Amino acid sequence: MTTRLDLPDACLDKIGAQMQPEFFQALCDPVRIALVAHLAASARPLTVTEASECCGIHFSGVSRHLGILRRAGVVRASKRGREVLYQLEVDSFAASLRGLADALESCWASGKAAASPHVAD
Amino acid sequence: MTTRLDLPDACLDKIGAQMQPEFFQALCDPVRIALVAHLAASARPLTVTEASECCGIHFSGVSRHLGILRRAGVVRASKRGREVLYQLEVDSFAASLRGLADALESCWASGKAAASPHVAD
DNA sequence: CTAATACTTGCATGATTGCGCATATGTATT
DNA sequence: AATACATATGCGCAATCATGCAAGTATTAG
Repeated sequence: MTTRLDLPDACLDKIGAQMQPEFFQALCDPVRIALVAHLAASARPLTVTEASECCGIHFSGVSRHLGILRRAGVVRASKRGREVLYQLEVDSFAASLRGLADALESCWASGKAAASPHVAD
Repeated sequence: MTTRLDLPDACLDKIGAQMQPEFFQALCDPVRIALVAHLAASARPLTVTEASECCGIHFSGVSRHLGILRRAGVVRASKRGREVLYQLEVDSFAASLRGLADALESCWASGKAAASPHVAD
């Protein structure tokens, strides 16, 4: 913890590193949220076809959604024969969420401290 | 419609409670992410005009974005005269992020335990 | 009172996105 | 070899969204 004055720029960098638009954009669709929930609740990796059964849309769309989640680092894909197994990247996903929470609180705390070290007004 | 897998619904409920589409949809726009970052880095609540200066878009658009964030519970608005001060709901925001991380890991762990009583991770 | 400031919102438009279908690629089966 | 299966992707369409402008609301100043 730095006791000297922290400029907002440092906070912006810290938060910006945790708030990549690609990450949140991958989670802004209800179908993708449902997919993430199901992958998290599933004991085993799911194929595209299996994942499609719980979303109510065509499997081609599910394939796209899973691709978006994969490129965002939310899920991992592994081929098994002609199937593709998708599983949640739980560790990195949870770490990203907690890292953002930490960054937000850290910046918030430093901002408050800088605003009133010894209140003048 | 939603064919149920042999999974505990508790996990889906738990995750579903933490992954409200409204929450992530509020964060899927780069401008809103920048606003959140700026609000977090700011020591003080920001007016719409102040927030507009760091986003490169018209203040009417910023007003809309802040409204979306407010309705999603990410920021709080308070009137001061003819200005509206926006500040980040840091506590609930961070709690949501950590709550989701906990729910994901909890479901993941229970799924793993159900799948293989002899954990082989 | 009128005028100015700060913000919100209705509207039109351009851009993005999700969707299903058809097709392509790769794999397994016969 | 051919055929069936699982997934990915190009295409077109419809719906959603972000943006700027203009008009409206609310508060303050004169």
